[in-house]
Amino acid sequence: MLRLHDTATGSVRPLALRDPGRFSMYVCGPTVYEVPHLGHGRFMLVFDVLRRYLTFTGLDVVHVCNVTDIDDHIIERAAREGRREPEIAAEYEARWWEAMDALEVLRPTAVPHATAYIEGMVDLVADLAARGSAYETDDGVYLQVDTIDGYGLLAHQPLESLRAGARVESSAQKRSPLDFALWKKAKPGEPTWPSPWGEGRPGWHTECVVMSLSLLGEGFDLHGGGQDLIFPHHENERAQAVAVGKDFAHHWLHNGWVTVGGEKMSKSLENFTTIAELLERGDARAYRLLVLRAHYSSPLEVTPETIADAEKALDRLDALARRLSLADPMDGPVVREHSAAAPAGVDEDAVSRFCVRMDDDLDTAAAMGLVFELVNRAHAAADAGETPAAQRLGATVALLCGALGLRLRATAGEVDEATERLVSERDAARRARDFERADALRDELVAAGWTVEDGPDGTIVRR
RNA sequence: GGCGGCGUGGCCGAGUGGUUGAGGCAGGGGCCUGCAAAGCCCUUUACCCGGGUUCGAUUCCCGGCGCCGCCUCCA
Repeated sequence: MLRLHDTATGSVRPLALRDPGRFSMYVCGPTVYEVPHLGHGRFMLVFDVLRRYLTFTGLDVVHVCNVTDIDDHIIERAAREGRREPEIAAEYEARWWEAMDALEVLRPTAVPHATAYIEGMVDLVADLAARGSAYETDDGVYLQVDTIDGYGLLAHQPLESLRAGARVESSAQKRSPLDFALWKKAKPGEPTWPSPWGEGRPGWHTECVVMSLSLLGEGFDLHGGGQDLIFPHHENERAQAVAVGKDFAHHWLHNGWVTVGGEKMSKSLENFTTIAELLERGDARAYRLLVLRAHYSSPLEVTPETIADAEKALDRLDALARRLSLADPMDGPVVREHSAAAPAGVDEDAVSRFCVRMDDDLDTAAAMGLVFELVNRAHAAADAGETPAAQRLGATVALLCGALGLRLRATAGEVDEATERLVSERDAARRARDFERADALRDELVAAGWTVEDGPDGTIVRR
């Protein structure tokens, strides 16, 4: 069974499933007003890997990831560009999924949008007010955090310390700087929805409470996101659930930052690289591999150097796939139970060692270490002429890469006719032992950007 | 100020109370190859500092130093 760090308890503990065989998780998704950067890519990859791994172990995974399609940033951008908010949201959501598709992040099983749940949010806020946990001011409705049992649980700080450190200016009518907006009363020109407190829109922290409980029900298994969501976002979500007496997430999981020069990559620091920029330069799989080679909770330094490093490592996997003609593990569903039926069979011992590592708080870095160990053994077996053993190890590599969402490329890619001709010409020259001619042809191919490999079955070119 | 994280070889990055501390990249030597490429074999380099606990600590505890983060929108 998978053991995972739980932010609520600060310890690694077994992931307990509410429903046997079924895993439910809610991951806080994007506010769609800007293109996604590598930090977003990381958290989506981390939870994608969690999902894939649990699927691999035979669980049914329900993965909800919301889209915040109304908030201050969207309104601001719409105003600046003289456009309507839904148009902004739709545009950036499209670009979000485009990037995630390119990273081969599986589409979540449900993608609720905040604006589709306004009524539920109004009901929740009314409920909170009726219970005396919320109060109305001139500009909105606020949750009074000192009415919440255990406020500060996720932040691991008592209410007093949080209050002492609060940097936010307390508005005149807020009873505490930590009280947060559940409902914001309409300002001129903003999109609004009706409510008992007049026209307005919901505060950010409310949507996830309503959407997670609506789609997953009480006591769902896991709630996740980046570490910067721990406080105040997740703390405030939890506060609302506690106030209305709902059993909320049973496990909280947060991933570490992408860093640049040791600093957090973020929109506000403007030190971000977009996913689109990454994809222009290189293989999307290299980023997944880079993410996999670090523990999800650690900061991850992303630079052209670390990406190039990952691309080299990827070459090593692809080289094995080419040598053994491994099937791309991403072509079909990758479920452990099916593995025994794989044509060449797999090394069950390696698979269980892999699972031990993954079950230990999703230690993908150690798991990848094992995969590369298998790559080495597969090559060594092939060198020794032990074909069945090599195939078996290769099939295991493919299976495990598939469990992590890492595609293998056994083919060299499209080779055009002119190149094809040069290759066969060179083969002919080599057969005739005309090496001068063969080398000249290779130079020509290399100049065109090809890598030339003379194998036992003839020459392969690849880019 | 409060709270939390991190500090491992040239780089990235796991892990562990103990004879031989993953893995990738990079470097060196060799094998294979017509020469390469790919691959294989061998190999160089590390646990921030100071105490403590221990037969023994990189791993546990305490104290430093350094870096980063959260406490405000933020994955």
